[in-house]
Amino acid sequence: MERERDHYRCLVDVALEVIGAKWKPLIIHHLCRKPHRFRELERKVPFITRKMLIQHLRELERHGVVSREIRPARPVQVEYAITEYGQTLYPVLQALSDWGKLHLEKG
Amino acid sequence: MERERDHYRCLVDVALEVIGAKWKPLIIHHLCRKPHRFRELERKVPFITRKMLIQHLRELERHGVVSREIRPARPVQVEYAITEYGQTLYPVLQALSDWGKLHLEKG
DNA sequence: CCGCATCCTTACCGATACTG
DNA sequence: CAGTATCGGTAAGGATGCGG
Repeated sequence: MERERDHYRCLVDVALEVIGAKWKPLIIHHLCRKPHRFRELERKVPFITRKMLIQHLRELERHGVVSREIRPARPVQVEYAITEYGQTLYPVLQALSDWGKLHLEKG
Repeated sequence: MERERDHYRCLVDVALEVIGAKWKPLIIHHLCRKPHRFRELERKVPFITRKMLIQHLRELERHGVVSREIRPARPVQVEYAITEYGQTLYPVLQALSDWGKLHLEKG
């Protein structure tokens, strides 16, 4: 039980390493609703640069949260989707979102 | 309902602005257990610098999550405590911690 | 359509020294 | 004990241009 306590920071930080970047919550949110092609995502995440979108997608992929599928076509098509594992993040994002709302309403 | 969606990113980010700094989860965790004097906290958060501890405490105070009470004594004593409002953060941190654990165990 | 490479700015954080 | 002030490093993120 005290072991648990010692790791408290690590565990929260482990989660934040996965979702705690500027655009990751939004990306995950959209992918949770349905798979997206790159361009499609780019349009749904306003103001994100191409560089950051790619970078965040790569990291999410590396963490097992997002999958990337290349479809043979001309020009090339790439589809990103949330993985089954990635869906376990949804309640976490929901908790954060709910609290954010509470915080805003409180002023 | 679509309004809700539009604000999704903002709301998660609002929460992350409050807890998403290097040492804040640990600080909040300790304060949730009991009020601490400055020195006491400093000892319980290993490796944190005085500057960062103060800075984070000030921000948490500004967000209404932590209270600061100066007690007349020589030398001066200052006690930090979680506010009632701040306690609403606990489930959020718990969700993050749980997922962090899941993520580590998955490897 | 999808992605990589560079360069640059900025925010975050650490180190250190000093104060009532 | 509980701060403040300053300086500097590092890493995240943005701008822009090129390429398959």
